[in-house]
Amino acid sequence: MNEQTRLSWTDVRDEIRARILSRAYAPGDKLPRDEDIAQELGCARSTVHRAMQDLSQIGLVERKRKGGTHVRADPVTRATFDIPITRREVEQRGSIYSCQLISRTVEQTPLPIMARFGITHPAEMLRVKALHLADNRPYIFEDRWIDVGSMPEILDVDFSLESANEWLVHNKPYSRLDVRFSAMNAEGESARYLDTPTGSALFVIERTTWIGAEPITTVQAVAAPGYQLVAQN
Amino acid sequence: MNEQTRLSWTDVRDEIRARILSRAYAPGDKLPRDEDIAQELGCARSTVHRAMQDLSQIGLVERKRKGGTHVRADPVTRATFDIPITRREVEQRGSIYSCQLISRTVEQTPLPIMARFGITHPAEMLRVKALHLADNRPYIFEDRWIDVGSMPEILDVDFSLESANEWLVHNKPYSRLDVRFSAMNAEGESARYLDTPTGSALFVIERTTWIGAEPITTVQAVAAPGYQLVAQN
DNA sequence: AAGATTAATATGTAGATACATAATAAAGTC
DNA sequence: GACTTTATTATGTATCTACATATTAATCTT
Repeated sequence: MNEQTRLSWTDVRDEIRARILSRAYAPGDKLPRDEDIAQELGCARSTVHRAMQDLSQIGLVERKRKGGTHVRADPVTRATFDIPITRREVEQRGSIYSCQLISRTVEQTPLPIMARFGITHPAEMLRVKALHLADNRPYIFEDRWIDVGSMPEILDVDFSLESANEWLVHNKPYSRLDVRFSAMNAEGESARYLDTPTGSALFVIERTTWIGAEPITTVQAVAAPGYQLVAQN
Repeated sequence: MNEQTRLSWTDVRDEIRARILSRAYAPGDKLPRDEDIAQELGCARSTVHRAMQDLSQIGLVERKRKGGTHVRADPVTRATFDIPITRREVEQRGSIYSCQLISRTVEQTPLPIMARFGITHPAEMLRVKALHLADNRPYIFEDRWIDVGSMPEILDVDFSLESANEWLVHNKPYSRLDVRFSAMNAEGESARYLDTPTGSALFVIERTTWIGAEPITTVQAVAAPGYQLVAQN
């Protein structure tokens, strides 16, 4: 192992991060100029700059032109979650995936759905309810609304072959995304399809996508009891 | 607005992203070499490289030396969540923050807590239960374990002045973090302190931190009914 | 002194060059 | 043909240069 190699920007990032963590640079402190850090560590300014960009994205420091770099005063815990296609999620747990189409209707969007999309006038949308299973046990129940105006093809898709989840991911990209997590008590459909007593606490993922300002789809995915979402890193 | 300016790496990133979204580059496809893209767009390879690094971090593409760049075949929804100090979270909602210390004991870690930390032998840790309030209404109930071995100072801190949450964030950094979300039914303490009927569905945030391999703290934060976590972006 | 103008400064960016590294393909060996 | 060795190639990285841009500090006006 040759220690005498040059510093990469990730090395610099880790060094600065270590200093922040050890309070060598405390919250609120102003860091030296990129150039001075570069000189101290024996690398180029661009290397320090790249490191700082990363630290800034992570949320550890804040940078301002001329103002310099500061350690964020009130650190936030920033966690990243990957929400894969349900099929993949199930398969990665080593289970066998299957999916049941429950219903498929064309309905006028009610107010709560309009609110999710941020639209002011109701629209005719395709509503698809489906149950994802892992090893034939209920895993996630999803209630989805799909805008048909922008993709009439959707009406011809056979969701018993490919779930709406998958079809959309593979065929319809989005440019804007809203994700939110919450908890709700099992009741009615969710209890019935997830095969759990009314009142069980269920984890809910709500996802809405647009292309530009145009609605694509919104889903409420309710997971069976015991579901846990773990952050990356 | 001068259109004749040079392309920045964010421009390139957005252009490539747009192509992926529009299926010009479809999932699984191999993208042209950085250099070819650079030539096509009229910029330097380093600019394309920087753009690609970002797309790779976002999870849209995968890169391999010599292998080239591919659009991720099974796109994941990647969402980033900021979990601020509870005080800040409450204040940003425009509410008045307060905090009640419920209990403070030194206990031997039970198995589930050892599992969270990944330690094999029990340790004496400080256990602090507290209730965060927004406008004097229960907001989050937290049950926290703090390793005293690595920070004996903690025993002298008056948690009625500053919550353990805040003290740790300001005084004890971490190098490794585990965050997970789930749902649970209110029962016993959580129901009592959050002033909600037994059985209500509650959103749970579990956070564990280490410095290197050394445990720092683990918290189970249970939010009052209606709590919702919204992704950044 | 208040306001407007100008200079100074730290970060942001693009580009060129040179080399490092990993993965693949091609060529050579037995 | 199976294995090893050797090119080839696309991304990864560092550095230098030159300039852009935002913001603060200094200076000049009235």
